[in-house]
Amino acid sequence: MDKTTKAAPALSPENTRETLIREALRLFGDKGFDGASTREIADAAGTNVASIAYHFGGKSGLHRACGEAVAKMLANASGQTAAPHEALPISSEQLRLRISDILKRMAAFLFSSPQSDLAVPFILREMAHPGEAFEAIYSGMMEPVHKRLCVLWAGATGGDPESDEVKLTVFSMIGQLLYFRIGARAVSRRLGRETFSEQDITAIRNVIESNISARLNIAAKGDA
Amino acid sequence: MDKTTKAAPALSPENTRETLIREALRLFGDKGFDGASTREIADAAGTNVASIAYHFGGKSGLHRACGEAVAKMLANASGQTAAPHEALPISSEQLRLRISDILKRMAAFLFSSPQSDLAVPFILREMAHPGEAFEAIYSGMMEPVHKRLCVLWAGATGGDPESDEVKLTVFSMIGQLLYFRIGARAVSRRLGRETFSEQDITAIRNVIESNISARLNIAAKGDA
DNA sequence: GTCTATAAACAGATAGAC
DNA sequence: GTCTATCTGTTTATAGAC
Repeated sequence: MDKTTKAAPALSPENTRETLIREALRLFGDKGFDGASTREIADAAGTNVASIAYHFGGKSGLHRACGEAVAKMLANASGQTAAPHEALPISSEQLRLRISDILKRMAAFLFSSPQSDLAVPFILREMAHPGEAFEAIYSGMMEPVHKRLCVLWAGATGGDPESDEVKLTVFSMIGQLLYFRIGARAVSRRLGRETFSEQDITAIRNVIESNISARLNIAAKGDA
Repeated sequence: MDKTTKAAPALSPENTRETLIREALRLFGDKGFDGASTREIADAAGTNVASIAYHFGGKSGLHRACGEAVAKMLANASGQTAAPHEALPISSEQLRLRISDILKRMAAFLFSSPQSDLAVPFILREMAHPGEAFEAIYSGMMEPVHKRLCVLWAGATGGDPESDEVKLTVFSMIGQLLYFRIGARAVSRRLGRETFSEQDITAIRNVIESNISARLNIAAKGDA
């Protein structure tokens, strides 16, 4: 029973760098930038404090590297949702399928991806206290995905893709999904569980699916 | 130009306690528990570090006191929404009005209450890293309000108030509201503004209102 | 009750052996 | 590249004057 858990010793020489990033992502996400000490991170990575300065120039350099790693993870996840040269589907029904498909993939990343367990807490802290990492995440990932959803949503409902109403409506759909991740402790507790089961995640997806579908029906009637 | 801004000097002797709590709430919310130093808090409150130990026994005692203060704020805000001996409205229309009324009050607290500027960031940090403060906030405020909304929702749609489906649907409605607060930086930036205007807040409320109404229509048709 | 001064532990950064 | 040892500043907590 050590007081510091050496979770993942860096076996290969060149892997020290990525092991440090992985453990830093975990500890920054868990305790925040100020809460996680460099000694703690180094111990968890199975190396020493000096290696942080050597590889990243210091603690803030390590944090920067974590931001870049997260941005890369997100780029991969969103790259699957946004084919570069895709043609916009024409029919309203196709647009609706496309929208719920994107949100399904987001849900899969948020709840079922092993990477997200590292990335999500880190991102959430960045959102609460935006720094340069937030910049990279926002403009690299959040805005492109949101913009794309706005185009699809406006196509399905007949509104203006860049209107505040469409932007906010799309945010409300993304928001309810993210909340289940952010407020997971409160939600799972209210359900009487310690953590989400696979069934819970399916139920969450169904609820969001219903919400989107309900809202699209109204919007299609109300607009244009 | 001091490096530490003495925001609120404690003039009255007994007010030192509450001034410390107020400034600690602000700094804990802004920088987190580890990020905010006791010297910084004491300076902001116009007093000295030793007074924190004297009044609260130490830094963690001050944090505990902040949690209690937030729970009290929330109890006041939710006390307005939940009259103790209220009779349940009978008609489905009345139930729906009651639901959107509660969410409107939550929105008012989240976006327009001067107290919420202190309380919300603190709560969000607690949600990300639940401790004993989260316990007080959850069982004192979150669960009662959620439970009450579930009863209203189930009444309006004909479902079981304690079913997972109703619980999750209600969370999705609360979640989209909270997200506009949590992700405010991302949202306002996407709207092209530095911060939310009064019009933005009205627009957000309208979007959520539409979502709730759309979902209630579907649920009423689909269930029972 | 409020303050100054200080103690003891801790942080991040760095020098230098290997 | 990796490590130990150490430097310098800051942290919380506390002792004691007033």
